[in-house]
Amino acid sequence: MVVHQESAERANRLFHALADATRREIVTLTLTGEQSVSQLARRFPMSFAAVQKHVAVLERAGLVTKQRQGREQRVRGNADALREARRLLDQLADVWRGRIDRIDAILTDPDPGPGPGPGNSENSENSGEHAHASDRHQEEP
Amino acid sequence: MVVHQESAERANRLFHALADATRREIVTLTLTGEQSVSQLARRFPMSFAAVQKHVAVLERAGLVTKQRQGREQRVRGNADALREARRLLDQLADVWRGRIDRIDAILTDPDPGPGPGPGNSENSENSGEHAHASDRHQEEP
DNA sequence: CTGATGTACAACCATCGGGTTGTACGTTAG
DNA sequence: CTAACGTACAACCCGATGGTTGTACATCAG
Repeated sequence: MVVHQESAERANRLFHALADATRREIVTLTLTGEQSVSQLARRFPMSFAAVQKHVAVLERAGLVTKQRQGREQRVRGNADALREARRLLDQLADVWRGRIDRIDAILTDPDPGPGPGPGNSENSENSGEHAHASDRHQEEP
Repeated sequence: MVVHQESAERANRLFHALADATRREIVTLTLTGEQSVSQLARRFPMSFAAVQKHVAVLERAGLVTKQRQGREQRVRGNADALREARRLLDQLADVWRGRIDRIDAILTDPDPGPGPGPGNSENSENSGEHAHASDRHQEEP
C-alpha cells in the first residue's frame, strides 16, 4: 500500500524528465515544431547518442512522441503531458489551501474522479490523521 | 550562453526535488502543518538520515524552509516554490501556444511565426535557425 | 551499385542519488 | 548530573544518470 506506484512513478518520470535544461529545451523546440532527432542533435553541444538518450527519457515520460518517417524519426512535444505535470503541482498546492481532506487520495491516486463515491476502496483507515506517509515502518528488532 | 544558468539550475533543482515520491509527500505533509524532521522520519520506512537528506534537497530547491526551535528543526512547506514550478511549466506550454514574449530565457527564436493557433501541429519544418539551444555548432551547411 | 545520412544500440566511464551505519554534539527531561 | 532525544555529518554501498565512442543497419541521393 505504498502510494499507488503507478501514478507515483509516472510523476517521478515526468518531473525527472523536466529536471534537465537540455530536455526542457527539447520539449520547447518540439512543441513549436516537429524536429528529427538529428536536427535536434545538431543544436546541442553533445553527441547524437546523448540527445537520443534525452529524447528517450522524454518519451518515457510522455513529454514527446516519436514517429517514423522514412529514415527520420520526427519528435513532437506533447502539451498534454505538461498539463499533467501542472495538475500534479496544483494538487500539492491545493493541499496547502486546505481544499483537500483526503490527502492520501492525492498521494495515491491522481484521479479524484467524479462523485466521492463511498465505495471507493478498501483503504481509508486513518482519516483523522493525515498522511500516513507510507504507513509501514516501525519494525521491532 | 545556454539558457541563463541561474534560472535553469533553479528549475533543475525544483523539478529534481519534485521527482521523488517521498519528497513530494514531505512537501504535502509540511504544507498542511509544520513537522519536525524526526516527526517526518517516523512516517517513512527509512532511516532518519535518509529523511534528513530529502529535506535538505527540498530546502535547496526552496520547497521547504527549516526553523530551529529548541532542539527541534521545524520544517514548513513553501507554496510559493510550487507556484514557481507551475510558472515554469506554463512557460513551456506558452511557447507551444505561441504566446511567447519573454522566451529569451527559453530560446531565442526570432520566428514569431504565422498564426500560432493551438491547433497547429502540422506546422512546418520552420527554418529553425538559431534556437541557440546551446550556442554551439548549429550551423546548417 | 556506392556513399552519405539518420537511427539504434552496446560498452564503457565518471559522477550523482538515495540509502545505510556510525559518531558527535546540543537540548530537554528526570 | 545523567539519560534520552533531535539533529548534523561523514563514510560507505551500489544502482541510476549523463556523457562518450564504436558498430550495425536501413534509407535516400547520385
